[in-house]
Amino acid sequence: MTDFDEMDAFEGASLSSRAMAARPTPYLEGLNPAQREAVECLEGPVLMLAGAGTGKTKALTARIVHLLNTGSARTNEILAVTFTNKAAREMKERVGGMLGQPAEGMPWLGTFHSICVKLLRRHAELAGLKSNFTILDTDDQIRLLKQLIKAEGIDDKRWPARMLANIIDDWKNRALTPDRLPAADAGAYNHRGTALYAQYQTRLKELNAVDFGDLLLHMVTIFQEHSDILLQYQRWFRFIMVDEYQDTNIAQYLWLRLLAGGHRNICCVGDDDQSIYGWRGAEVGNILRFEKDFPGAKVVRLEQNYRSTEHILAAASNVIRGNAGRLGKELWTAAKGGEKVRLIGHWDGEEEARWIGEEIESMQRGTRGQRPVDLNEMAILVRASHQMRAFEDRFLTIGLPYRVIGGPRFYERLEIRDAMAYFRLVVSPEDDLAFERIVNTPKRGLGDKAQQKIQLMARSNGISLLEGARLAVESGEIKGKGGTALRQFVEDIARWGRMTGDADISHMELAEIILDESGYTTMWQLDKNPDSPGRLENLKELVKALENFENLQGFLEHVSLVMDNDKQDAEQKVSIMTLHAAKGLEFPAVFLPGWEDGLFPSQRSMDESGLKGLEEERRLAYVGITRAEEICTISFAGNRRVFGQWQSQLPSRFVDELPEAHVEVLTPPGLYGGGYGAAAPGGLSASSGFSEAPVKSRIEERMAQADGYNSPGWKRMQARAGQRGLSQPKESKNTVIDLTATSSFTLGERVFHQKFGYGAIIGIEGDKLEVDFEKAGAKKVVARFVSASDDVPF
DNA sequence: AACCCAGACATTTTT
DNA sequence: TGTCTGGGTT
Repeated sequence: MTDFDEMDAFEGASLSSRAMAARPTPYLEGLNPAQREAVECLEGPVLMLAGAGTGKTKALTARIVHLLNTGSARTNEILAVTFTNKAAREMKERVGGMLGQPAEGMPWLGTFHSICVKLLRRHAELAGLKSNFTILDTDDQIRLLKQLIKAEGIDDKRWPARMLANIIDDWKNRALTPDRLPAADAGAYNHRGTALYAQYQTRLKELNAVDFGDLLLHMVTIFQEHSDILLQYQRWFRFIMVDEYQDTNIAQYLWLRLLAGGHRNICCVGDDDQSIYGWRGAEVGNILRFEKDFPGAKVVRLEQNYRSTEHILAAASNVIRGNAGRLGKELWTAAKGGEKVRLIGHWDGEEEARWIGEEIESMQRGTRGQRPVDLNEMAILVRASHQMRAFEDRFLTIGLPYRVIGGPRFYERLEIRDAMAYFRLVVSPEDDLAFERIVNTPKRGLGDKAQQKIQLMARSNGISLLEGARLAVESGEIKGKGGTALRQFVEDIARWGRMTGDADISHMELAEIILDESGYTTMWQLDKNPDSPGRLENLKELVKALENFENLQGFLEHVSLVMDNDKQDAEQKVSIMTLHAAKGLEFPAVFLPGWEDGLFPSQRSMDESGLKGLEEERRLAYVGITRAEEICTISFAGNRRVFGQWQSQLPSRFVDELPEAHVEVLTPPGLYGGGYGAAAPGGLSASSGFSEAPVKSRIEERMAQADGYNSPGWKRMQARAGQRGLSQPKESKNTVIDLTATSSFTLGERVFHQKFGYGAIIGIEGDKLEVDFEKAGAKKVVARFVSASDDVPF
């Protein structure tokens, strides 16, 4: 078949193309027809719609190799953009592997940001910068904005710097320079946003610095204003490839469109159903609009999934179906069978954590009759990081090894940023932000007063803060203890600066000297906080990371963009992470806890972005489910402590969107006084449910519709699970529920709730009651979680 | 300059 | 309920 296709292609082809096509193409073997189509279509715009687990990276890398192999492009003529360093690294490795060559031959394969840094250093002067500009991170950005806000006399209590930073980021994501802001944005930040943005940009130029957003924005501006330069790159980058296109923001989109403007050889890969970064400026619209932006584009859908069971795919598909305006894809798998998606409701968040812990242990042992699953093969994916705590607490007490993925990045840690500020100041003495950060760290007895003197000295003489400090000491402006320390500091910086040119001292040695002699290491050694040893460890790691660079300068240029800390440890551990962090990963067994309305979908998301927000949450659900290969377990709790207050929770609307035929409802162990293995054979099915109250059912259905629920089936099934539990001896102490009372509650009746205590019923809506609790006030609760007050189970 | 306490607050975070 | 921040105190 393959041979025939190739022979066929030879007919009428030129000699040269025949000769090229005759080169071996092993990378095409093992591609399915859709993948192959996307790989072989080299010219013109291509949109590769790659669903979860459909071999996207494989196709993408094969396409690069194919470009090279057919002689269509040389390695340095291909622009391949990703969002993360990890993705870039992976792709480099795979391309290198396929070519059987070192991967370094792809100089323009990298993240949007790292590629833009490279370009911007070449053309820095066009943005009013020097080519050795520094890249500020969020922390620097905020500190800078705070200064500006203070200078404007704005109350940063009411108008926090953080807020302004977000507004400016948003503008930059939309490729808006201060002079191009639309009138509609004039009211931002109490009508001062526009002016402050302009000031901020001016200040950045003075500091010879850019923030993350500037990297893209400056390049877009340069391309727009200098057609000669744009043309040069349009010719140079003969083929463009983009990963995760659904996550591009407007600036990135414009950047790509400008670069692809000539030849239109652009291949964008993405999945509109996995767009989960809208809140960060990503525009799903970019991918939805692709065919309009690039008329005649070839659209290839990768829909064959190699990751998950049919049940898992069916569940994911059914959930995502609730979103409007999709490009449309349906995942399928050739593999049949497997376990259904498992659904379970719990009394509260702690029980949920307890159950998942036990479940993990029994899966690990293979007690459930399936193959034993390694801890490394299991993950818990939560909506918000605060949900992790319950699991960490639980796993610590039962001694279950876990790792938390995500969290603060290595280079965002205080001690790393301090150390880097020292390096920065040594390498570039005019780096005022670095100076401010460390001039009194460790404590040198320089308070606000002294620092203001330095500022004044620097400003009035038009010199850097470091020079200003020198002057302030020499002129006797700053005296005493602080003065002596400051003199030492200024001299040290200069001395270390000279050492950068010393061939006898490696940059790693120099780094150690700086950290030791400045007293920075000592500061942490003397600190008796329990986390100080860890910080010292991190500093050691930082010095070790210098190995990979030629000098301090080279390190600093890249560190803010490429330092990630996924230090892979060999131990077997369960992974805990957010759904966002899980994108792109896969695990044989996945737990998705906390599927409760308000938590997931997040209330805030819905409040702030309405239907758009809800749809993004739904995509998040889709991402979560499709991470699972074999076993996917979704759970929710009826009660949860939120900010220290007990709250009664309703199952997520996404639970109702799961397809019944592909889901098995488990029963909480507490309700049976044993493991879920005691559940009735065949489980509990919706069709068998709720025979006792048809009238109530109809009411419930109406209520549900008014609430925007598609089908109340799942909640009924849950209710039944509780009901069955009741028929068992009341031996479990915290999950005794008087469900028989559900339909018999009356207005005004006194009831008891495990977490809220006593209260009177002030409203009844189907299985939901509104109760005015004596202690906790008025709450809506599910009827099965309260009992008549004279029936308190203690 | 270091410490302490009250009050605000509390998603997701590729670079 | 815990964490962080900023203002006030020593």
